[in-house]
Amino acid sequence: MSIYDSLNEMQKKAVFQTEGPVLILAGAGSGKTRVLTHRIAYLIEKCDVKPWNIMAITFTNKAAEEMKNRVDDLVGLGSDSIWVSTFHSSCVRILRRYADRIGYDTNFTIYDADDQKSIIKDVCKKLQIDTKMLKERTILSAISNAKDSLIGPIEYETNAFGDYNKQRIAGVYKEYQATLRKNNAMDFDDLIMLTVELLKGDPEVKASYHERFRYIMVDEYQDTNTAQFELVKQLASGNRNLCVVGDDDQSIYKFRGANIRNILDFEMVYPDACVIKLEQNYRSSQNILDAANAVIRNNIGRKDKSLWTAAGTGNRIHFRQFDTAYEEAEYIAGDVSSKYFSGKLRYSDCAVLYRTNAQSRLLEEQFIKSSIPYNVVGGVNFYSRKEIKDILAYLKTIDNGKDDLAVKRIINIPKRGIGQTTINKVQDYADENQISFYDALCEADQIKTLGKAAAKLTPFVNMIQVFRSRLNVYSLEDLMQDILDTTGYVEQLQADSEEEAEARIENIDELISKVVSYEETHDQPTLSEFLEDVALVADIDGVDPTADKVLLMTLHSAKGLEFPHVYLAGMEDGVFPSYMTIMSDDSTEVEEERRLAYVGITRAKEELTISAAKQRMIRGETQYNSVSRFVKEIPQELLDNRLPVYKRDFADYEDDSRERYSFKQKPYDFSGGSNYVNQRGAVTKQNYVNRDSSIGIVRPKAVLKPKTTPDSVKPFIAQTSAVNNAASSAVNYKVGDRVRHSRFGDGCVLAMEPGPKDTKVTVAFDECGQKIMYATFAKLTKI
DNA sequence: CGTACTAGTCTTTTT
DNA sequence: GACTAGTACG
Repeated sequence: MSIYDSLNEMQKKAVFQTEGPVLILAGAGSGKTRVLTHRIAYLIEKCDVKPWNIMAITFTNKAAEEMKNRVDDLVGLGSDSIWVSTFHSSCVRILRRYADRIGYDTNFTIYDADDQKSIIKDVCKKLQIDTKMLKERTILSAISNAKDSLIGPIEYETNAFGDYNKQRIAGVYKEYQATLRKNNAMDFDDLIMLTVELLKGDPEVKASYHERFRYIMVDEYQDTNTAQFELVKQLASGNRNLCVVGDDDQSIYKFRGANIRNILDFEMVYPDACVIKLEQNYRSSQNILDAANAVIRNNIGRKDKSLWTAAGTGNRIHFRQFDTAYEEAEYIAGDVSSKYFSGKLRYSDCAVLYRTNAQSRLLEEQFIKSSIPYNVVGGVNFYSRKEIKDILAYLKTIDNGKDDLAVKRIINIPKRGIGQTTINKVQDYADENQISFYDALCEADQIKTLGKAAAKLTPFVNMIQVFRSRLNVYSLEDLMQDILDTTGYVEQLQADSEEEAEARIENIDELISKVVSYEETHDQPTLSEFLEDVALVADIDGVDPTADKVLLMTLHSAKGLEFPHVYLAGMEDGVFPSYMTIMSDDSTEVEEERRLAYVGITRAKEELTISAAKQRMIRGETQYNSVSRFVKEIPQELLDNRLPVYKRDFADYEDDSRERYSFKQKPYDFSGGSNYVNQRGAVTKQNYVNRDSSIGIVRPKAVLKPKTTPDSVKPFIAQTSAVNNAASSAVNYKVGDRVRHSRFGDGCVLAMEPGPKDTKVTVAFDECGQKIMYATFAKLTKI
């Protein structure tokens, strides 16, 4: 009995095919991590490959960590020396060693999105580019795309010939890159691009890595971009033992430069590649797989495959459409709660997935109300919080004096009376003398223009120097504590705002415990490495898998995970797929979202609940959406086909409501476009009945509020009455008029119905069909 | 130099 | 609706 006996035939083939290029097309839940870990074990145990000659690349630290642990379980100790890490950390590791060969110091700083934005802003100012005409965001994404495709500033400029906007972006790109180099900093994209540059330009370095990495494996290969592909190609060009694992149906990072052709064309780049398909699914019930297969079948340009399972049919997929997003959230929380208290699940069995981070808010509110423990993955990143960035900027300043951005961030935090004019004068001096901002600070007394402001700078410089000199003497934890004590940062926080301070101090404590845990887990902890760890964490990395909590996250974050109970919330056209996608003339964008839907569906092992709302507030604007086209692509017999639920009491769908309601009315409304029709007849907000006690589950009063208390209705009332007040604003159009909407474009007013809250306006838009909207929110103008 | 208020933008997804 | 950047004033 060996560890390989438990594998199926195709999996075995993938594990035993160790030599040469291998492409494993692994459908969702087909055990690809199992294959990769067993393959590593096989290489070490049976092929006498040294652990340090193996490299495995993943996208997130969490995936890397999981792979390490599972290899550990298989082969025991010795797996430590296998190089398992993410694309970005692999590159940092290489660059920390050799960056001096491409003109950087090896203690370079890594810039995050905020840092990038400030640099772009400065550069635009310098080049006198009007950011109203050419958005920073646009420039940044153009630069990022260029880097993902390995196009440097010079080449970009060449390509921009004849295109005015591109030429201006080329100018910014050039200056941006020069600034980063001056600051001894790299952005995320640089990490990959510059590593490729290093490998291509330095045969010695390349040869040393060929010697080291004899077997290379890449996970989630469908999400690699051109730069990552080139990186892998460079690393593998010595031994050609390259094994990539991926699923073209799960390629969901096109916006980040992922090139689906990397996986589709693998066999062209490596004609001798061995291709293995894994189609047996070990995760989900047949119903769930059937739904996933049916949805993804609508995409063209994919490698044909179909998942199957030996497991049973399972329950039907639950589908609910609600009047409002509020009720949707209420239902999900209620469903989780009732199943929890009837012992059907643990909280950690559940995940709620949605398209955009903003959707988490309503869900959170309901989870809090129902006292359900939950964790939100993503959203506002821990490391992008003000207080955390401040402390990190101190650390960066101490670590890399060339990082002007970090120095400028903290020079007046806490307040030292150093303002913009002083900073500008120092910067001018630095520019004149071709030195860094920090070095200019050190020579403050030389800067004539400063006058008595110079006296304020000296204590700051001295403080940083003291921190630096102590760096070798005490731990990072001591350093961080020292920074807090010396600067009086916490006191300043409290002085600024009493209420906010508490949460911010908690975050700082959290950061301190992260330093402590970093120092505990590393033999030779360094400040640079800590900052790098911090810079390269993904949202999903911070999730504690042992906590019994419901996880709330975007569909993107959910890739690679699985849960017994999955809720797909906000399944509406306009939300998922998003308006941007629907409006786009590029049909591949809808295909990308369809793949995202496929990812979402296939996360579920046992129960899948799909929900939608007719009415939803997005960016302070109420939208009316029909059920997502992706739901319509699921064969209806796979759905439980129940009525949309309008009652606030979840007892209604806990007991056998099918008897009373089933199939007497249309189960849900699939009429496209404007589907906001009040179908429920007599059932209105006023006659919700409290039948709370009718469910036979234990529900402690303190934990669960009755769903029918005026309390739970309040937010809705408050919201609508606010509308009421504003509703009196006159509109200058009438039925038959042509009107213009900021997003939907032009259309013709079909009907206007004065409602109790606000006037409902029905408009037939030329581009996007009929919509019914409230006049106050729609902001329609007559044309 | 620091603060308080206002106007504008944003949101699709992230290492 | 929420957050941010920019501006006016003390």
